[in-house]
Amino acid sequence: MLQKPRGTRDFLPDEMEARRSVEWRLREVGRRWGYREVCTPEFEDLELFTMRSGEGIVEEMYVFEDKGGRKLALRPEITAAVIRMYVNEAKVAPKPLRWCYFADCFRYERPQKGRYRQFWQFGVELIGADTAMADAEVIMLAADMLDATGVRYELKVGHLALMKNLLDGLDPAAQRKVRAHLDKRDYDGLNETLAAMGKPDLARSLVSLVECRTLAEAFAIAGEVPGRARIEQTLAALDAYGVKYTLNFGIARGLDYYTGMVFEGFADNLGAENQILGGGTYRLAHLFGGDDVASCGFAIGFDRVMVSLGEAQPRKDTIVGIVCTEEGRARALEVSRAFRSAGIRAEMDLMERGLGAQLAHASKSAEFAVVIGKREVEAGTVMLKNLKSGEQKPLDLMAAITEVGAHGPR
RNA sequence: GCCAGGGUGGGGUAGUUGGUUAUCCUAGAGGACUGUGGAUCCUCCGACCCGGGUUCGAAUCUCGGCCCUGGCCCCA
Repeated sequence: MLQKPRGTRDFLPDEMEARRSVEWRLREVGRRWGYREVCTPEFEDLELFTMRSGEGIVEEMYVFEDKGGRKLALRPEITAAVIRMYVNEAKVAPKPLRWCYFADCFRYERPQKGRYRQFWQFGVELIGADTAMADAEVIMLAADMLDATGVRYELKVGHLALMKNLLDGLDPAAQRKVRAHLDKRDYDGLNETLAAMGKPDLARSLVSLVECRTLAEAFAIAGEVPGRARIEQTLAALDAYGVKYTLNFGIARGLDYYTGMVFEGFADNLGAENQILGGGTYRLAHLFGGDDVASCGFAIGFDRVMVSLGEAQPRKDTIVGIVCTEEGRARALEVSRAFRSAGIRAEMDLMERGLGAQLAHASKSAEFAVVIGKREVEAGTVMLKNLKSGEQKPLDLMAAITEVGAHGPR
């Protein structure tokens, strides 16, 4: 039997309904903040992604050549494409731009819990605002969105300026190595590396910085940094809005293009792959031929959120089974149209079953049956049967629709 | 790329000192029951991941591959 490609998934209706429900909650939060949805191509020039993330990522991407010999890649993330789109289409739009997106991405990696080769991200990008309030808005929005999904999570907020200040004396390669140690909390490795570089004191400062949880301590360790006022304003805004977060100056986000504020969200109940959100302020537009505009954004790992939420009961529609005899079929079609026009899910028999079998089938999923046979056609009524209680009564069509409508979703 | 465990009808399973027609539950279809369902009974449908090897004979032993689950590495 043909199998689906490794790391991909099929979604049956129950799961799709659960996913769509969460997806729309995220969109709705975005809408309330003024973030409008955009969409970019599923594949792009390979160069778009290597420019952002380096040649190394080619190994982790689905790369292919089209019939014109163009080197293309399925998008491994969305931010680069959105900024490319901004440069191509919206450079002169009034700032700030508030955009969001929900899209699938592809990475050629070993699948594990919460990690798939096709996965979905819900993200936002705030383009053209370079202020403390812009930084704060994106973090507040991130918290609102995670709250809306219902996941239990921890939000960590940091800023790259402090660590950069401490690492100032090291060359870029050494900085990268040190950050890797810190990211993994590999303090033994850190001590070793820095001792070899002749800077054992630096290791102690870095560890205290990563471990400290207040701004005052952090500045005491890292010294004065130019953006101090902005950091303080940003955090004050978060506090005023009631965002629950912890400070963490160890967040490195593994990237060189982040410029200031960075933040990450972690689900409480996931295993090794528990990061469900990541973002920060960055500058990318100049790479794609635009102005050096400041941006800030984040992406939510939608699939991990769904794993974290677990098997939630999807809200089910009220279903009406339209049950009819041969003589009642024409009338049943009219009746089913009337129910559907009223927004109610109505299903008719397609199996040429008898009345009893139709009812048996309806009772497996539906709350109501509407029975239409010769008698109902002649009387101009419908027989509305409540399949849970077994009660039934003849009603005129409008009364039946009203009664079912009043029942509401299960 | 690495490590561990696993793969039997759509879902869940029994069966492995190699031996006839592969067990049971559930789901699905039909019937007992042609104007009223859920119970019960009966019938039907439907599986040994793929390939090589050992053997008279492989779901069972063996090798390779694929896939799944969790972890490592990586994580834009």
